[in-house]
Amino acid sequence: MASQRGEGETTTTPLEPADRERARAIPEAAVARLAVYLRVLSGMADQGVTAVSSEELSQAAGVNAAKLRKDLSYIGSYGTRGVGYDVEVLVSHIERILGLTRNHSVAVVGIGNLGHALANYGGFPGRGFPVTALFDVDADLVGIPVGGIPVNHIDEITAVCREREVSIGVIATPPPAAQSVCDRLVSAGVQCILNFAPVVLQVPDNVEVRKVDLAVEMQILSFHVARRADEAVHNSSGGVSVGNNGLGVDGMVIRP
Amino acid sequence: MASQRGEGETTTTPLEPADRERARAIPEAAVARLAVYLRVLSGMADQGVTAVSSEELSQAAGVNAAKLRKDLSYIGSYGTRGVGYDVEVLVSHIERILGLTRNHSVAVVGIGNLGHALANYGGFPGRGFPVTALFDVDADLVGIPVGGIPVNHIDEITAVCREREVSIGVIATPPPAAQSVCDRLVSAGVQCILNFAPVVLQVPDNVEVRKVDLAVEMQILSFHVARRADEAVHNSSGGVSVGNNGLGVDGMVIRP
DNA sequence: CCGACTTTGTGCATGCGTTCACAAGCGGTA
DNA sequence: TACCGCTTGTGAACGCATGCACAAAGTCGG
Ligand SMILES: NC(=O)c1ccc[n+]([C@@H]2O[C@H](COP(=O)([O-])OP(=O)(O)OC[C@H]3O[C@@H](n4cnc5c(N)ncnc54)[C@H](O)[C@@H]3O)[C@@H](O)[C@H]2O)c1
Ligand SMILES: NC(=O)c1ccc[n+]([C@@H]2O[C@H](COP(=O)([O-])OP(=O)(O)OC[C@H]3O[C@@H](n4cnc5c(N)ncnc54)[C@H](O)[C@@H]3O)[C@@H](O)[C@H]2O)c1
Repeated sequence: MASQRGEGETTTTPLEPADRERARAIPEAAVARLAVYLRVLSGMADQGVTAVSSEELSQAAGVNAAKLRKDLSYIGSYGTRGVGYDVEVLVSHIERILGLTRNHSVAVVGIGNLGHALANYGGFPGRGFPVTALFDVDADLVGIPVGGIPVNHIDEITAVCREREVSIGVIATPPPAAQSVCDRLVSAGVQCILNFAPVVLQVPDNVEVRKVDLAVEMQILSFHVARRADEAVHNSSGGVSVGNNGLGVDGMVIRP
Repeated sequence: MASQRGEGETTTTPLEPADRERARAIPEAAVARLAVYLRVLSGMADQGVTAVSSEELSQAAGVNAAKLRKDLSYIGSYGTRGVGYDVEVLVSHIERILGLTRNHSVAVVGIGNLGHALANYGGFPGRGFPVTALFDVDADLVGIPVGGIPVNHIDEITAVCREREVSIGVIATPPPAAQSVCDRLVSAGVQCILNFAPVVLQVPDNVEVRKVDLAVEMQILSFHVARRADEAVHNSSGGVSVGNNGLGVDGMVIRP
C-alpha cells in the first residue's frame, strides 16, 4: 500500500484542483482540530451513528460549533442544510485532506523507556502509521525485536529508511543525540520528524518538525496554577467556579 | 524547597502587583516559549555562560529575535541595553513567572507502557516536577515499585493525592478509562491534568487540561506531506528548497 | 566627560484565527 | 407545490499574535 499512482497523483483519491487550493489555505490550528474531529467521527461510526450535526460534533470534540463549521468548510461543503453531516462522508473527506489515504511508515530512534512504549503501542498501525523500523546505538539492543520489529543499529538508518520508505521519524534519544539523529534522518530522506527530546532541532526548510515536550507542558500547567493561586490571594473569594468546559484542545486558549 | 511563605503568598518569591498584572496578560503561546527559553538558558548557565543577547538566545531557541524580546518584556525589563541579558537573572525571573519556585508533585495514572516510561523518566524531578504517586487498576501492579515509587490502587487516588499534595495528574490509561480517571483526579482536588489518552476530556472550569496526542501530531505531519507532494506534482520542479529553519516551536506556523 | 556603538523595549501595522450572525438551502409537511 | 423550520456555510468584525523599525538607554574607548 506504499505506492499506487495514476499518471501523476500520489494517493488513492486524487485531490481536485479546488481541493488543492483549499488544502493550501487550511490554518494549522484547524488541521489539528480536523484530526480530533476525525477521531470523534470514527468513534461515532463504530457505534453505528450515521449522521451528526455541527452542534453535536462540536460538543463531542470540545469546540465551538461555529469554529467546527468553519474548519469543515476549509475542506469543502459536505453537509446538508437542515440535516447535518453524513459521518462516513465526513470521515473520508477529512482522511483525504489529511493525507491518510495512504500509510505513513514510521521509524523510532532511541529504544529506551519511551522508545519501547512507542514501539509497543498498538494505536498507530490501526490509524495508518505502522512502525516499520527501530534504531538504537546500544549494541545490546540491536537485533532484539521490540513490538515485533527488530532493532537496527543507528548506522543503518539511511539504508533501512530508504528501503522501508519511512516517512516519519520519531526521535526518542537523549537530548545530546537528538540533533545528530535528526540530521541522519534528514539525509536519509525523512521529511517529517516528531521529536520527544527537549531540544530545539535545526532542520532544512523542506522538513517538518513537531515536538512533544512534556516539561514545557508541565510548566504551562504550573504557570496556570501560579496565576490562579495569585488571583485567589488577591481577590480573596475562594476562586473555584464551575461552568463551561475550558478545554484547551491545542492551546492558544487563555481565559479572560 | 516546598514552602516558605510571607503572610499570604504561596511561593518563595511573592509576585509584585505589577507582575501580577503582567502574568494575567501573558499570551499562552508566549508562556510555552518562555519554558523553552528557560531550558536553553539553563543549559547555557550550566556551560558557564553568564550573559546573552536576544539575538543569540533567539537563535538557540529557534524563534524570531523580536518575538523573543517581546516575550521577555511580558515578564518585565531585565535586560541591559547595549549588553544583553544576565542568564541567571533571566532564569530566576522566568522560573518565578512560571511558578517554578515551588515543586509540583505529579501523579501518573495508568502504569502500562507509557506509564512505566513516565515513572522511570529522570527528567521531571530535576525540573521541579517530582513524581510522587502512581495508580493503576491492575491488582498485579499494585504494590510494585516503578521508578522507586510503589503503585497504588486507583481507588486510593483521593486519599493519596490529598496526602501527597499532588498538583498535576497525568493520565496514561486506555481511552475508555480516561474520563472516569479524570473525574476522580478532579474530585481529589487536582486542578492540572496532562492527558495522553486520545479522548476529549470534559472538566469543570477551574481545571486546566493539556493533552498530548501523538495520533494528531502524526496526522498533522501527514497533512504536510500530502500538501507538499501535491504541490510537487502541480508545479513539477523538484520541490526541495533549503533555506532558513522552518521550525514549528509550538505550532501555528504555516508556510506561505 | 563625551561620542559612537550596541542592544533592549515597544508602538504600530499587518496578518491570522476566532466568533458572531444571518442568508442560503434542504427536508418535511400540508 | 408551497410553506416552514432547521442547519449549514460564510461574510464581516473583532481580537490576538507576530514582525518591523526605531527611539531610548546603556557600555566602552578615547
Ligand atoms: N521517558 C519519558 O517518559 C520521557 C518523557 C519526556 C521526554 N522524554 C525524552 O525522550 C527521550 C528518551 O527518553 P527515555 O526515557 O526513553 O531515555 P532512555 O535513556 O531510556 O533511552 C534513550 C535511548 O536512546 C539510545 N540512544 C542514545 N544515543 C543514541 C543515538 N545517537 N542514536 C540512537 N539511539 C541512541 C540509548 O541507547 C537508549 O536506548 C529523552 O530525550 C527524554 O528527555 C522521555
Ligand atoms: N504507549 C504509547 O506509546 C502511547 C502513545 C500514544 C498514546 N498513548 C495512549 O496512552 C495511554 C496508555 O497507553 P499504554 O500503551 O501505556 O497502554 P497500556 O495498556 O500499556 O497501559 C494502560 C494501563 O492503564 C491501566 N488502567 C486501565 N484502566 C484503568 C483505570 N480505570 N484506572 C487506572 N488505571 C487503569 C491498565 O491496567 C494498564 O496498566 C492510552 O490511552 C494510549 O492511547 C500511548
